[in-house]
Amino acid sequence: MADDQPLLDDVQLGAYFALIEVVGLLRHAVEGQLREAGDLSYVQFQLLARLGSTPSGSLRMTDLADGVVLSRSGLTYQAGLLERAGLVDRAPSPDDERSTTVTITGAGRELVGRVLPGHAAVVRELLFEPLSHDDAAALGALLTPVRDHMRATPPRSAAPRSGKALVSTTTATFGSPGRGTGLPSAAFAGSLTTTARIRVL
Amino acid sequence: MADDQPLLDDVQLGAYFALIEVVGLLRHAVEGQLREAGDLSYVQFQLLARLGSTPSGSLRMTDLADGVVLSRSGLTYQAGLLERAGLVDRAPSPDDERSTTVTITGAGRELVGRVLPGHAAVVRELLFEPLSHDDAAALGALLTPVRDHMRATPPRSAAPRSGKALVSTTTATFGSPGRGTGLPSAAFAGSLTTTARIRVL
DNA sequence: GTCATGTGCTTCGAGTTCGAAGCACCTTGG
DNA sequence: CCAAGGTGCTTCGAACTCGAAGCACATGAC
Repeated sequence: MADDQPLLDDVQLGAYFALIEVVGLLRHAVEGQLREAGDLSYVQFQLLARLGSTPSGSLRMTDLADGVVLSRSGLTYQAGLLERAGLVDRAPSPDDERSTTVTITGAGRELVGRVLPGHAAVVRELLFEPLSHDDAAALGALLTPVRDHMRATPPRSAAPRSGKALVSTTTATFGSPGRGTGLPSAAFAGSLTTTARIRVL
Repeated sequence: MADDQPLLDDVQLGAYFALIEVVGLLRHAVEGQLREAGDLSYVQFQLLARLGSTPSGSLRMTDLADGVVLSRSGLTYQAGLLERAGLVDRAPSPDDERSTTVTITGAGRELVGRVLPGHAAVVRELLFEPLSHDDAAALGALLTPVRDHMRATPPRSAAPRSGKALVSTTTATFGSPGRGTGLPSAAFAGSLTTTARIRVL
């Protein structure tokens, strides 16, 4: 398998870097807003939002952890904080005694509702300001299959502790031009090309 | 102010969530690979890659920190580790005595080169598997302006040295018993939504 | 010049994350 | 039934992050 062919070309590299960078900046900004508005960390907000968006308002610890991409122990820690703050309840699952079910409380819902507008405002200002509505749709259409692919393939690190596949539907695929243009990602690749290192790509 | 039509519609919300989720999963997966291939954390890899992609192979501490979206103190810590590992050098800047210039070493470049193929492979498998080449181009075209917009708006360290600005409105965080997550109370979601936020940004 | 203020980095303490190890509970096979 | 292994969660120690405070140099007004 002599695949000397670049594993990632310039276009892909540019998209990848932009992706990481955008989320880093966005997350940082949002974090500040959440802290200000409700004294919540980003993870905590994610947890509450995720719980609030389920019909029952509750999830198993493991599913919640996987949902927000957080380690089990990390979730144990955060769930403890949220519980102490009265934003969630924890109770053993009825059908499986070793399982814990986390449920968002009224106070939790209220807090999310109070914080959400500001949160949305920041996201809109930073993420969607430069994007048309069609662009936003295109972005979602591109990333949704990616997410499903990631969720389906490797269950979060091939840990000895098994894994389960989770396939959420939503196959909205399609490649949208959104906003044509030749794409400036060459800029990344260009600068990355400095030394002889590019060859490995 | 009662205004508020939804600040984010379903399409935007979906794109936003997918974005966050994809990066979370991707980052987690990549982290495992980097650790295994070169005993590097994701941040460390980012730092080395960024240094390696500049013509001189060096950057000021602050610029490097901003580049990878990391706090100054966080960079100080990481730079210390990388220096001890012989992957970068630190030296006072010639023109500004209080500034420190970080430079990637030969060993650093070598390590990046050794780790990069595997890194690229993971990214390709997880991120680009479900995307056509045109999709990748479209993704980059969508996100690049967003990144530029984010970089242009708040220069990351917008926090005034002597805590001012920001909405004066209390910020009192209300007694947080325990610590963080204390009884939230934020009462300004509304005001933050509109005018106040401008200050923050 | 020199004082006030701004900027670049580091130190410090507190909070958060992870993975490994451990405990408790289910599930099978016999 | 019972033993062996799988699964769900928590505890533990180590590593990493952040913001505030502090030090050193730089810059501008007077």
